[in-house]
Amino acid sequence: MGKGRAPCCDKTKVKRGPWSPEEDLKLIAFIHKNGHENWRAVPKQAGLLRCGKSCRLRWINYLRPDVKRGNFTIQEEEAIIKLHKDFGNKWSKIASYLPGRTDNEIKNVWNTYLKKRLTIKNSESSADESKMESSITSSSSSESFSTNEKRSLAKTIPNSEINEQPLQVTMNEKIEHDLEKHVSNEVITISKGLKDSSTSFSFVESNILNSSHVVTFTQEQQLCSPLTYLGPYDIDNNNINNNTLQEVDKPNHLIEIPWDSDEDFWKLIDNFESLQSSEVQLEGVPPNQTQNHVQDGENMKCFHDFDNEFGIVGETKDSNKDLFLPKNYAAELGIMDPHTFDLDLMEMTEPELDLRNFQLWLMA
DNA sequence: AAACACCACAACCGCGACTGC
DNA sequence: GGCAGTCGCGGTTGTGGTGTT
Repeated sequence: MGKGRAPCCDKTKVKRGPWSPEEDLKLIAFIHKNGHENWRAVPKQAGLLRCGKSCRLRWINYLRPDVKRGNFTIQEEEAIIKLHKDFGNKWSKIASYLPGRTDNEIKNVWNTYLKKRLTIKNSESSADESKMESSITSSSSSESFSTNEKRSLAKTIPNSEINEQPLQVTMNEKIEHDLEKHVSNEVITISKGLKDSSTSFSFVESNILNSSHVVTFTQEQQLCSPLTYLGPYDIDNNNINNNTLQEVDKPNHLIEIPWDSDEDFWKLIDNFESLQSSEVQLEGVPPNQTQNHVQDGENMKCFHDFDNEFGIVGETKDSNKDLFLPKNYAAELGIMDPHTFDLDLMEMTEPELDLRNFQLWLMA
């Protein structure tokens, strides 16, 4: 009696909640050096006051170099809908078809709006049917959603749907405006792809929208799109049409960066490690502002080195490169500096694309 | 401007699966 | 086969951000 499952760790002795940039760096540095054969041992050996599970989750969902960040593309969303239809809530399975996306991320996207999108679409379909039958012209189905829900739905309704059924959703002006912006963005994306159709990749989807449409990608888009991993693992378009997806020699890691692919990068990691070695400061609020400023300065230098290493295009306008760090991170440190920049606005040159993911933990 | 409501997403939790002894 | 340790998955929660009233 009283013999429940043993907890994975002593919860009174581990830090919980959001990860700090320092913790992230420690974890990255440790895994770089030692790998992660034993997650339970990782936090202890890395000097982290975290549960091994937490480390694993952080690594897999956020710090891994091959994790793709940013908004899901229409194609990804549609792929998720399609895959969910096939596999149900098998998020890891679905994630395996979307290189760079994690099961957690996909699950979140599904729960936040894809599910609603399907619901509204289904209710619209049934509403349309009943309209046809009884010509009742009361409220549209979208009115059962809150304003915020409408907002989020408007944000995510693909232009193909809008084009097909432009009058089905009653929206206020704001939503219409959002929608227009969204649509125009998509048009740009797609038309850009059409320019270079010789090397385009087609994603044909027929079941979800009840009509086929082809979206093409430029080479650059192919590099970025998780659906365009071109190798032994790909989505079989024929099978998509047949409502089945085939898994072909799925690799463990996609677009994986070899640990030793960039010595300079890892030197920086090591530098950070040594920089950290004299202090362990994990418990949230900085205890000593003076020391912190020194530490922040060093960290900033370190981050700046990272930025350079990652090849961000668009050098700081200020000669003081130590002030060159992501806006979000600056905000986190409480630094209001006019020379900080928003990584979202930075352009990456093609060769650096696969390093992009490393930047993102700086934005955590 | 403040309070409230809601969304998005990171992180946590518990359980089943897997593996080695 | 049984057990313990670990991993991985899916459901759920917590929280910061943002829009609305």
